[in-house]
Amino acid sequence: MGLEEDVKQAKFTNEHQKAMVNILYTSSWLNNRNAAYFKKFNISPEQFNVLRILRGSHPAPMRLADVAERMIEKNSNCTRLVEKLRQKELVDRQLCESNRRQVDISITAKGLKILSEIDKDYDQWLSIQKSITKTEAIELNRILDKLRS
Amino acid sequence: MGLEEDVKQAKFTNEHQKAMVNILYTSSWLNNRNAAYFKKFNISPEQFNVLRILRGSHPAPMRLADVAERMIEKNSNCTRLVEKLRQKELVDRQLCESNRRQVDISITAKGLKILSEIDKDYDQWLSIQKSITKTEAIELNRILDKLRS
DNA sequence: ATACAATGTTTGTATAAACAACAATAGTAT
DNA sequence: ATACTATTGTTGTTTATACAAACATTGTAT
Repeated sequence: MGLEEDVKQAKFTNEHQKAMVNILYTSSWLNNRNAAYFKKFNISPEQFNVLRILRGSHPAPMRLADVAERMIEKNSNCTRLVEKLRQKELVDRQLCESNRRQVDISITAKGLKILSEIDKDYDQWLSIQKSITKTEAIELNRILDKLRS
Repeated sequence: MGLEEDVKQAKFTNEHQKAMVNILYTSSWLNNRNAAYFKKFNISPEQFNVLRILRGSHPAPMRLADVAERMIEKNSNCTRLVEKLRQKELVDRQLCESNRRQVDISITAKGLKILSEIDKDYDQWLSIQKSITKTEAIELNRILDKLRS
């Protein structure tokens, strides 16, 4: 009775329709929770995601286009998002000498520090950890991957 | 290998983390597809959702607050979204006589017509229908509901 | 009646997303 | 060299979202 209650709907016409609404609704729910959590660090969920992406490459910098490719929200504006992070001194922008079209982005020590602070309690905080089993997480990933294929 | 490819990431630290990113990513993917589909009708995905909500109540009108309660994006501004629909003459706004604080919203004939046009090929269009089985849809719904509980 | 709290909706403002057009550099073919 | 095309990022503009404050109306307690 979960989703029906959350969107106050008695019934869905079929399970596929319900699944679509369920994904969209759960995503919005998750995003709102994440936004509330990250607020004390003064970053947005996608900014957190970009910082993690850059940490994955650290100490090597990444091109802006490569960052964009790994983002969750493919249509969001990577230039401006990275600029926000730069203003907070969480990332560094460097014009590339060998190819002057490209801009190299890397995470700063300050950026790494924020991530490690978040790491400390983020996993525990994330309700998803407690609410579903590992087996269910695996099954969820399998179905979502299949859905998009 | 689905999500790892989509966000160009080699591995996730654990299945729960991956599941979270997977939900967010799949939702964004779905939303972009829906937005592209609804574009020819000049409405957004959440506007479509609100029209369906109002059709569910039709011919009885709904209070603005009741519409907001059923929306997927709980934080979005219902007043302004409904106003957009009113400008397109897809819904009707009526000040309630018995309780002059409240505004009654109902779907118009034009709104119903658009929905029926969408109905015609939306189900067929929705990739989710073809890509996962009914059993998988049911399992997906179960896990997502559990996740939020 | 009067004041106070609750309900239902709107509005202001700051921030972000969507989409397209633009600009600069690099690579390639003639 | 010149023109053409592809690559890589930026900027402008419109629209949507997030959050809080405001507003009008109704209900309730004294």
